[in-house]
Amino acid sequence: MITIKEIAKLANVSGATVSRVINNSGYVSDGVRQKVMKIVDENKYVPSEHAKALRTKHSKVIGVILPRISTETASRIVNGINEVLAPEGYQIILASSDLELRNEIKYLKLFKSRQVEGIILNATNTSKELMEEVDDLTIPFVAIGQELKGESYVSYNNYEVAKGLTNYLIKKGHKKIAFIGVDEKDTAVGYDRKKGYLDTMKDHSLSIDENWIKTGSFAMTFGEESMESIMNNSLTTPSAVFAVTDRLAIGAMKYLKKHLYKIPDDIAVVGIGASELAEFVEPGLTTVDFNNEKAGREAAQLILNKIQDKEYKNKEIILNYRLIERDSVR
Amino acid sequence: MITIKEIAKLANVSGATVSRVINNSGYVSDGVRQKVMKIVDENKYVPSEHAKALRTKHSKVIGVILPRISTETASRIVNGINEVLAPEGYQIILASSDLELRNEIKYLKLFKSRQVEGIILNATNTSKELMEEVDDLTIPFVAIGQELKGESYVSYNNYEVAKGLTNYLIKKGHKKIAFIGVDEKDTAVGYDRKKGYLDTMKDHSLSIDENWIKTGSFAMTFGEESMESIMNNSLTTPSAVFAVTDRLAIGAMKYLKKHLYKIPDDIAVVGIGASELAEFVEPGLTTVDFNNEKAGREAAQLILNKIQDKEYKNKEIILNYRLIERDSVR
DNA sequence: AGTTTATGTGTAATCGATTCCACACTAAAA
DNA sequence: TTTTAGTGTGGAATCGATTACACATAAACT
Repeated sequence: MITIKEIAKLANVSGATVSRVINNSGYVSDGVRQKVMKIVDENKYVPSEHAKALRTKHSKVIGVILPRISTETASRIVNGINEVLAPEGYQIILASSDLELRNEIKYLKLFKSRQVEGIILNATNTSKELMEEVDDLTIPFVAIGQELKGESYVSYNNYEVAKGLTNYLIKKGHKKIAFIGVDEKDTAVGYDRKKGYLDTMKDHSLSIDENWIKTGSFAMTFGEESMESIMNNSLTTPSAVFAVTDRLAIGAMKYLKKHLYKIPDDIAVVGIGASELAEFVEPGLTTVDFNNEKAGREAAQLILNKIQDKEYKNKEIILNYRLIERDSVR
Repeated sequence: MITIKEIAKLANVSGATVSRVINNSGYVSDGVRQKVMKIVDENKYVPSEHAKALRTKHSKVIGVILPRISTETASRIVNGINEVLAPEGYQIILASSDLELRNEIKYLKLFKSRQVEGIILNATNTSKELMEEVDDLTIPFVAIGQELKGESYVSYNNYEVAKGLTNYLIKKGHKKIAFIGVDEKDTAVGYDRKKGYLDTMKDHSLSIDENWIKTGSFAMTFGEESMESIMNNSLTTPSAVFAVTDRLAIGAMKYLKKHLYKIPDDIAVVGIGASELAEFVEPGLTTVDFNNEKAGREAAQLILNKIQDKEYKNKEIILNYRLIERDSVR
């Protein structure tokens, strides 16, 4: 790897001058500039980002922590982030927390040591440990997907969406609505969505069979198992199921179809997320679109603002949503 | 950001000693070790990776260049890469080439300047410009998805798969087989798969209507448009379509279903890639699984080998494939 | 006893850039 | 003619770690 010093020697100038040439800063005569450029090109010199970052504190890197790498939501978010960061010359360094709190914290620390200029966390919880770690971060930080009070975040109106979707089912004539959710430690997806469902049922004085409510993992198979359990163990079988994600909903549909229930006639299904699968599964799944790309873009923009303006105050962005009506509800 | 020097001062020792403590290297007495650790913890000191990398040349970062971030293939590959890299303490820095050669080259250079320890390129072509750039890279390099001769790569047996799939259709009684492909600059997906189809048709002395062959983009809409054009402009309508990716195949199915053709009775469809969509679309799409995760894992392992052993010779890995028979062919 | 050997710690050089400062020169303004 | 301002360049400090080397002390051998 050729260094600035060697380039300087080859061009018979000082390192300072070479630096001025490649950064287009300060005064450099045209002759010298040309000569240096030539040598830079000939030797395919590229300055060391580490040396640069050490000196300037600008690494042009943003750390992104995801719960899992290989999910539709994650890749949409990263895509959105990249869309605004790439044109600004920033790069993304990835980490996957595998849904473990201690990994979220571990990578927060690691990113700090890498001197990333900003951190975007696709959070899965709002635990105290996490908040503490985030609070004494001096690097610009933005969370996606959870409302981390006191920090900047981009999230969705999970409670309202759940209410809306439940209301939608009720308006369609359903009274017996089952629920497939996830662990409530995930405040946004687990707790808020469940509360939206519960509150709405209560608002309409609709009773809930205790076997109608399942909470577990994000796996499609969990949707399937839950549906099975609901159909087999409930005192009265529900006429609709509200699943907290599309995958869960599709898992439920899988079970229902296998056992020859007619969707939406025997039982209606709704999900959340507007995954591509939801569009192609049969019948098409009624769901709500959260626009994950936009969440990524907004988060990236927030980070950028914070980097450029150290005084930039925390901002909370709640993205709106869009109901996509298809054929899994009638 | 607290530095090693400040920790040293607080602990009344030299920076060298602090370094020894945090790296567990050299001799340090127990008392001093304890004292330093305490101060490190209290001040939440994390060493600067830039300073470290500048000195040691080890950044513990691998650069990954993808054609697009938000595709199922890409995220599976990244996932595979991460699976083997993360336990080794490596992180992934991402770049998206947006299918543009000049971006592939741009990021190759950028990664060089970032002193990443290795580069994995999910290539979209085998052009001379790219090869040249790759050839004079001194950093460990592995390509995924294209056979970059002279370099290490992990790829799929595209030609054989295309032959196999075409043969499969023929064996099922099809003689009139249309083809939806992509630009042949993409050697692996564009050229090789098309050649496999063409050669097999020839082997069986089956003639091809010139309107049966379409090549264009990877977009699902292109599959749809192609199918439309095939059905409307061919002299004799085909009884089967071989699409070079699942998305293209599903696009074709979309058109067919909209126009009430029966799949597989009126027309059979096959794709490649084993996307999740292919499983849930109706009828289920017959396709072949390339195991992208494994490709990612293998590539990461190759990079690791190259990093650990500078003499490690280039290796070419061709992953095998698995036919998944579903209901889009009878 | 004298001599190794193991243990413990500090000094200073180093990695490869950026940038402040000093200095030199030229040209225009006073 | 002297000032002043604008150009152009180099020297050297600096960023924050690691590590070779020197040196000191204590323990273990002859």
